[in-house]
Amino acid sequence: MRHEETRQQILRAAWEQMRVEGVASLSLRALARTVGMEPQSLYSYFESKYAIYDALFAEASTEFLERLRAAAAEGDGNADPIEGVRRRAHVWVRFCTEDPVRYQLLFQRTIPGFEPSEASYAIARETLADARRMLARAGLGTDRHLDMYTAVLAGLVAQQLANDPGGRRYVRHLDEVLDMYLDHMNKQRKGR
Amino acid sequence: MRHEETRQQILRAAWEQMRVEGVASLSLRALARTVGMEPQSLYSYFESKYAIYDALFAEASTEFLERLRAAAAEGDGNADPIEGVRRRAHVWVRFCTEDPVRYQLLFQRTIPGFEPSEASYAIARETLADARRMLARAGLGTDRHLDMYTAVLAGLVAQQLANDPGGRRYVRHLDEVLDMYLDHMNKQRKGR
DNA sequence: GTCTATATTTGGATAGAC
DNA sequence: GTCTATCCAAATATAGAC
Repeated sequence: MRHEETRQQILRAAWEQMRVEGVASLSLRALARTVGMEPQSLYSYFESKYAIYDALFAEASTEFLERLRAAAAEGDGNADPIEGVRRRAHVWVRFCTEDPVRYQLLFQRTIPGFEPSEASYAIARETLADARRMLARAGLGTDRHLDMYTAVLAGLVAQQLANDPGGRRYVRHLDEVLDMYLDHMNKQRKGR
Repeated sequence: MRHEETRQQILRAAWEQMRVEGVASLSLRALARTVGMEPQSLYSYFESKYAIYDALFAEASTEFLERLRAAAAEGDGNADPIEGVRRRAHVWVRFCTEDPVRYQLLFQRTIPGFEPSEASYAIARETLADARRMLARAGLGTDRHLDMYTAVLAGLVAQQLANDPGGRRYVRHLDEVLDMYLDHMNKQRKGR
C-alpha cells in the first residue's frame, strides 16, 4: 500500500521534528514541508494533530513492549527469575534514556491537550502487567514490590535525562541499585 | 512600590494559568486579560515571555531552598545527621509532588526554547550543594552517594506525578526507600 | 490524494499617542 | 505605565477544484 508507506514517512518525520524542536512544538506546516506536501494534505492521513501524537505513542509503546519481551525470552528464559528482573531493568533503562523525546511522549504528560487513546494506552498497560508477572516469578509479587521497582528505575532515568542527557552519570549505578533493591526485599522476606 | 506589586500579581496569575492550561501553554494575551491589562502592557514588567518563565523559575527555586533549609534547622539541627537526611527527603518529596506544574518548570526541561538564566539556575544549584553537605555530615560524601540519593527520591516523585497525581501510591514508600538506601550504604561501609 | 484558496484564531512583539 | 493601533508570523482546519 502506497498510503501506508506515506503514513510511515510522516511519522518518521514527526519523530525527527520533535527531536529538533521539542515534543510540544510539533507543527503540521513544518511536518508537511519536510515530507514534500502542503500542510492540508496531511489530513488525508491523520484526522488531527493529536491523531499523529497518538500514532507515535502507540508505535513507541509497541516497541517498548517488544524489546522487553525479547529481553525476557533471551538466554535461558525462565531459568533464573532474578536474572530476568535484572535483564529487564537494563532494557527498560536503556529504552528510556536513549531517546528523551520518546520518553517524554510516553511517560510524561506534558503535551497540552493530548491524552493517548484507550487502544494506545492499552499497549502501555501491557508492559506493566508483564513487569508484575516477572516480579511475581521472582517472589516479588505485591504492589509494593512493583511500585518500588519501577520507582528506582524511573529515578535513575529521570535524573539521567534531566541532569546528564546523553551521559552515564546516573544509569551507571543501575546494577548497584538493583542489588540494593533485591537485598532489601530479600531481607524483608527473611525477617518474617 | 506599586510596580513590584503588579509584578507579583502577574506572576501569581501566570502560575494559575499554567496550572489550568499546562506549563507550555502560557499565553501573554490570556495572562494580561486575567490581570486586567492589554497584552502589550505586560512588556512594562517583563521584557519577554521567557523573562516571565525565568522569574517563576527563580521564585520556585528560592522557595525550595528555603523550605529545605528550614527543615534542616528545625529540631536539634545537627544532632543526628541521619535524621537530617530523612527529614530533608520528606520536604523534598512533598515540595515536588504538591505542585506538578512547578515541578515541571523546575526539574523537567520541557518548555520549548526556555532555559533559566544563570542567576536563576545558581539558586537551584545551591539546593544540590546543600544536599551534598548534608549527606557528607552523615558519612555519605561521595558523588555516588549523592546521585543515588537524588535518584531514589526522583523516582518516587516521577512515578507519583505520572501515575497517581494527587495520590500517595508511590510516596507512601518514602520511609522504606530511605531505609533501603541507608542500610545499603551502611553495609557497603562495613564491607571494607 | 493533492492541490489552491481561505477561514479563523492565536501567538509574541513594536510604535507612538496620551 | 497604559492604552490604541498595528505588524507579522504561525497555528489548525475546511471547502472545493482537479
